Amino acid sequence: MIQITLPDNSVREYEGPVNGYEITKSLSNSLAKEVLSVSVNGEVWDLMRPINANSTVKLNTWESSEGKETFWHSSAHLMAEAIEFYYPGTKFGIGPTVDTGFYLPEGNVLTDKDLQKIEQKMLELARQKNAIVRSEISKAEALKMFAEKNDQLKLELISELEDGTISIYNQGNFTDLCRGPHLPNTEYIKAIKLTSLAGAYWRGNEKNKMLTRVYGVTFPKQKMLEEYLIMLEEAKKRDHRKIGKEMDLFAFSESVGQGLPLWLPKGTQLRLQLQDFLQKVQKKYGYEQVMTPHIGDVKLYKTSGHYEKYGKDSFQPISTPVEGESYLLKPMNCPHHCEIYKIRPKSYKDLPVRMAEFGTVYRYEMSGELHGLTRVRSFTQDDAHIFCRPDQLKDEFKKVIDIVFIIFKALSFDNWTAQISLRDPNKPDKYIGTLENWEKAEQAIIEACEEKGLETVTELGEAAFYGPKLDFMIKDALGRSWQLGTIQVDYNLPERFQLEYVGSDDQRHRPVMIHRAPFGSMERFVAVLIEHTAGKFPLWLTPEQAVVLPISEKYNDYAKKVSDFLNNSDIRTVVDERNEKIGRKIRDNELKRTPYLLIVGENEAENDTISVRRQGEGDKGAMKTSEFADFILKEVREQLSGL
RNA sequence: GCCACUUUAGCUCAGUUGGUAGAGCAGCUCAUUCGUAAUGAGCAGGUCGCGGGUUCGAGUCCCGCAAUUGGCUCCA
Repeated sequence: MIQITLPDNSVREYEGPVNGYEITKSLSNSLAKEVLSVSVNGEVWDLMRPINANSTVKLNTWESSEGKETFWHSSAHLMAEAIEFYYPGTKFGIGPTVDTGFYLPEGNVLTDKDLQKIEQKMLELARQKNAIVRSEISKAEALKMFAEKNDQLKLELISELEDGTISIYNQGNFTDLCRGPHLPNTEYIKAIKLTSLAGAYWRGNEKNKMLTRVYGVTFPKQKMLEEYLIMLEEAKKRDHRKIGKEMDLFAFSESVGQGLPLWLPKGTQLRLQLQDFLQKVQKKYGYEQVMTPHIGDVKLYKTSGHYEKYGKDSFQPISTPVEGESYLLKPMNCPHHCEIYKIRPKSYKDLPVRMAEFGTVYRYEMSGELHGLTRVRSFTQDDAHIFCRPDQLKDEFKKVIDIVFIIFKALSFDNWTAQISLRDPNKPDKYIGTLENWEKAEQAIIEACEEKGLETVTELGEAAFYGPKLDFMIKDALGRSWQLGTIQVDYNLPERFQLEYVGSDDQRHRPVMIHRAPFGSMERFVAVLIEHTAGKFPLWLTPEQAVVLPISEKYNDYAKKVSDFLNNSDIRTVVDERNEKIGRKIRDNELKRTPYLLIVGENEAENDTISVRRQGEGDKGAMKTSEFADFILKEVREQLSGL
């Protein structure tokens, strides 16, 4: 007996052996069109593959990740077939899913114009309804087959496989090595959009040759493609680079340099507001603010170990008129903070010391890596270092997690994920510090997260070179994940800087250090905030909270009076003094995303009132200026209440 | 850094097979002084990313460089 779980989670039984296609066909014709593959005892199989009795079977449709993967995998083969039609002899790498992707070898470089051509060919091939047929051959046969094609990429893959049978798939004139699973035939693929071309290192290794990768998406229905394209358009509208330009928040200048952001007045206002907010939270949690220079003696970074990583092949050290003297633009704030710690001897009663700084750091990122505000060469970390006794570590770590959540709550970030990044045990030379300390640090993070009930994923090999960390990620408008907040445990720097405190036993002990930046960096945080809110920031953050719109120039004086009053009440207000009709002023200021539009004319000037309009919501009626001020201050207070 | 695309007025973009540049918006001036999403008219604005080359002639073709964008690798 075969037990079958339908897409709606109902369960049926079926006599075997039989294949997935026959099962769905017998259930209903409409279902037969929707099921793309089957999961047999947890393994995804082709529909046509015979299933033995005593199996549990799940039917995979487009709605399931297994079904989608099958669909896109076959799409990748279809694309390969189309590419081979135009470029015979093309060697294909692997076609990972998520979106469909393919590699081409060097020398066979495609251009955007090819994409349309290939897309058309794919549709044509799909309509031929070619069956996608699995067959199994021995490893020796497979090696022979791809040696004949002189396909080094595939030979490399095959030689790494275990002996035994190897599956290959054929559709139309195209045959390729593949584990599967695949759709029964190409007809399922109804809508195709090849989106972009990119270079990609073979097997993701920089040392290997660069192949061409084609990105695209396919769908079982034309309408789904249309919806997808609309979604992409919408996402583009939220892009922080576009909104940053529109709202005059930040800019770049070729003359200043790549990856060096210029914060415009409104962007600066926004950033200062965020900094002020975090400072207040940190004060409550016992942090003290410090300030340190943007450069430091190279020796400092040799002590810390940062010179090896950041000094040598990034921004070159700055030389001075004095022979042998050189300074480094600081890539991190920690060494400076360690030196502050050392200024005066510490007692166990002094700990924890929590030292915070909005510290601007410089890192020479590779040019191709730069991206808007999310990846730049000069950025300001909302940095702090906590120096504590080992027995305080876990507690301090948990308090930092609390701060991260205060921030996420204040900005209603609810789509975060948390990742514990540990060292890669197989690459000990990538990290500095003793194994014992690494283990202690990793344990502290894991336990703190457990005790906080935090849902996390754990990644090996993602740790910083000096210690393990807990990272918080947020997705941007286009679904790309960015790392924001980070909390790192470090036994290593205290060792290198020989940090000490005197314990109650009158002995010298080594403190533990926590590096933490809940925003990550001001640049990246603002970028993600822009995409998260589409530029409609919470009122407390908005650079211009209200704009006064005089009906005509006759009321500019009164408008000024209103704006002065509001500014004196700590409400950031400007006046739109242009000689334009009121409809025009409303439109322009709505588009600028100003939260409150205050219209003043004859009525308002006489009664000392303003006519209030909330962005996106329309007319809210008239009120006294002082009433409005109270109303706004209350709204801001509420947004920040409980924080 | 590597692969591919792109780069024309402050912004968004046109510019045919090579014959020395256009629009809308923004800006400025004038008129208008207006009641809840675009008042009208006029003016000005460009080393066509930068540097070479081919040509009688290059925004357009070729080469180099730079920056942007999408990826790879790397990372806050």
